[in-house]
Amino acid sequence: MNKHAGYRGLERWSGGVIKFLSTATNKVDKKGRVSVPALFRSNIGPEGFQGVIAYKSFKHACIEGADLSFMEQLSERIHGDFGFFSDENEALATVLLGKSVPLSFDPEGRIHLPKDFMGHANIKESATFVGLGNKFQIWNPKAYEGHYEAQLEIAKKEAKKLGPVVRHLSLKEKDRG
Amino acid sequence: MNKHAGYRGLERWSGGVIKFLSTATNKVDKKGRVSVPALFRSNIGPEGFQGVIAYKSFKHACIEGADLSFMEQLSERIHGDFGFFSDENEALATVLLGKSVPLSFDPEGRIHLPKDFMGHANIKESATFVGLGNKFQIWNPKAYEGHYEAQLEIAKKEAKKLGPVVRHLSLKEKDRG
DNA sequence: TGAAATCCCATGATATCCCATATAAATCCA
DNA sequence: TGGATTTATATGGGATATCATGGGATTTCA
Repeated sequence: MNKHAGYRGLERWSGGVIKFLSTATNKVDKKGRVSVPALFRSNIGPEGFQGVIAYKSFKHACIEGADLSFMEQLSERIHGDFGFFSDENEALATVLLGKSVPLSFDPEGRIHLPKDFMGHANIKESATFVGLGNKFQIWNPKAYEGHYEAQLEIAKKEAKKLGPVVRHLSLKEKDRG
Repeated sequence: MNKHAGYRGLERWSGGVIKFLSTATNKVDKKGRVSVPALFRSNIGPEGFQGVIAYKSFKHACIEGADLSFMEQLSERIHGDFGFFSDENEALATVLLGKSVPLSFDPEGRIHLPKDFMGHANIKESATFVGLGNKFQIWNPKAYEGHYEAQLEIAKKEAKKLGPVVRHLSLKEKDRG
């Protein structure tokens, strides 16, 4: 791909909060490198950090990622809501910032996954990227299948509680793509 | 590493509030030297003091460190026209400024830990660096494990008070370590 | 002048760069 | 319109650079 990984070729298609959309599975090579889908890279502008901030999900066996601005928002929020030296401030920073790692793009748009991250998500030779709007997840492809099914069941139940607009999305029917 | 320790090789990846991110454990040699993670050094620019400002934590058995701008910020808040700080914070900041020590990088990007600092943090043959945004901590690796668990419990409680941005990180529940 | 701090060089592991290529997608153009 | 050409993406691998580390030599300074 282009030298300026992350902002050439594909246009930035969203200026808003939705930066990461769609699902894609890419190979992880022997060196631990994996291409970040071009669609994801396209919404990380040329200004600022060329890469993503990642951390091990607190809830699932997957890696989560976001762009730097997301983490900056988070950081400002933490520092703003609590005192400079408060216990709460420190605890949140320890858990959220201490466990996050910046992963920069190589010239081809790949990132290098730390070994412990791969272990946490049980990622071996390939990885599934799932866009969730302002963040995304990286899964073992097989594990993601099961996760998706579970999420779908939850979504179906929730959809019933909501109005016709959401029901119209036909979550009850097969909607796999 | 390069002669200009702290600003070559790695790009400065954040111009914002997040200077210190992620966790890393490095060895402390017989001379009391330890490498500051390259990631931390990368956000301490080539201008100004090439090193970190450190002090013994008042709360924990660890060393805390930051860059010069952080200490300047503290100083401004104490002596500036604006009453940013509470009385408690002002007292704390004043003491910190008095007790702080500049630790400069050697050509390889290491700092030399003063003996009393190592004693305070019970650091022997290795040290864990934890990035907290605008400052970082240096721990005995084993002691840090326990500390982290305690911080996680606090963070879970506090995350509820914050907005969706933080809640989205799903700190409240977890079905995995 | 001796202990401690710093410089300087060496090294292995690893991360990153740089180039090559297969495939798919988009574009051109006769 | 349909085949040829270009463009972009994802991928692989050799070459290179960086990082963390160790230790001898030199400097600092109390």
